[in-house]
Amino acid sequence: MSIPVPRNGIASQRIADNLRDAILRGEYSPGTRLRQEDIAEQFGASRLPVREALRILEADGLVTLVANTGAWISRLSLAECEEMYQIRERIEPLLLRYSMPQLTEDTIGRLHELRREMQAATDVEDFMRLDREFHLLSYTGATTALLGDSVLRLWNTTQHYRRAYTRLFRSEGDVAVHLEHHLLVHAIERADADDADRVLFGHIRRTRLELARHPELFE
Amino acid sequence: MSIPVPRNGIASQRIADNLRDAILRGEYSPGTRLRQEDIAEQFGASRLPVREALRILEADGLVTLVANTGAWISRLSLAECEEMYQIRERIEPLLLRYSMPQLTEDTIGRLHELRREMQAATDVEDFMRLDREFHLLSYTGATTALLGDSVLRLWNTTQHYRRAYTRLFRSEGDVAVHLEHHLLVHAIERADADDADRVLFGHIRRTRLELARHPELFE
DNA sequence: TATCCCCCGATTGAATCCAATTCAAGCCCG
DNA sequence: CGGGCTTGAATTGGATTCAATCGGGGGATA
Repeated sequence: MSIPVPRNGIASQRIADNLRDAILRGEYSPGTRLRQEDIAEQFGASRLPVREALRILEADGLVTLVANTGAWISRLSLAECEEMYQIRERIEPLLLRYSMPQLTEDTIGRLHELRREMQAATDVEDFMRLDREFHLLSYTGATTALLGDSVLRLWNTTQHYRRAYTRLFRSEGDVAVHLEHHLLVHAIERADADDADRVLFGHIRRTRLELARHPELFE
Repeated sequence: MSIPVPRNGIASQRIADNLRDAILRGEYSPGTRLRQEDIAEQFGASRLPVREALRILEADGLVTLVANTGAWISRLSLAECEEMYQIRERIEPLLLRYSMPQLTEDTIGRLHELRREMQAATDVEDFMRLDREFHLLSYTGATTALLGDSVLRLWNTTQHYRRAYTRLFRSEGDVAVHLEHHLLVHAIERADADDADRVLFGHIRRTRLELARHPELFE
């Protein structure tokens, strides 16, 4: 708008961060076109930093750019989403192995708390936020920056479809999720890496298989 | 320079592609600073497309950008490189599983041929090129674009250290590589996915462990 | 003599202006 | 009346120019 937006920090980074949050909150759905000029006006900047911001988001896998044509919110096919989940199945247990030895009792207590809050959550957005915090918190012990980034990227690119899945299953009364979370925290508490690995793998795999049963989420 | 460079296609993409090739060929070593103006002059363009090219390469993990400061060729610590290899261990066998059923007899024949050429190769750069072609060819049956991109990215970011490793081991007469390649092609030939999975995992894992024995490659 | 601070040059970030490309609507022709 | 071509508006890509930021060197002081 024309309100003088505070110009703190690098404009391109600021625009990218704001757009990323908006996309993850679900304010844009996959396939939505992003026009440079609109975004520029929205943030009170020129199109130049917007172009860099779109590049940043493309790197995150959230936006798809086509030369001389434009930018769209990335859309996954069911097959692509299954790929993402299969990668998650294989590398998130690895990340958890790095993280587990460094987790404090406080953190594990917080995991239990998040788990309980999730069971009580009625709103889809609340559940999404708690679920994300739960899993990412379980990874905070790891100092493996690159692996952590890879996992975060996978979470972000599949966020929209996870939301659709959640909407579907919370209405059906999905209990498996909570049981798996419970088992996961217990395995972490016992410092049983092999069991945690197995539970987490199964947790992601089951979600993938459930998603595959609902191709209509991908049109 | 001032020679009229053919201006085909999008400049930023063209610059990114050329720079990527140069980095992968080893013409820049990790930690080298990249000044926007130098690159712009080199390609006969302004700094604007150069900045977009740097963003593209940052997304590839080949370049590291710091706001208001500059761009450098990405450098990995030993720990980070081990992370990359552990991710490779877990997802490349997955990609191979997708690929194997679609590989033709011709392709498998070419794999044998590459394997033999590698054994005969004396030059490090020749070996690098053949090794890359060998493994990437074994993945060409897969239609999983996202998984394929992830693997390619991992190959590219570790290329420099694989070169250093190769230089070291070819002088020591490394036979394990060739034996593993042989076993891998045979497993593919027999369409034995489990065995191929195991051999490929071991192949990458062994390389990781050898690399870890040479921290001096990372300064 | 060592240390801290300030200033200046070098380099990156952003804005404006202009060129190139794409997509689609409308026209012409068969 | 339908299909292909042309033209034009909308949008993106690139060049030039100006502003902001960072790091290093020199000088003054304790």
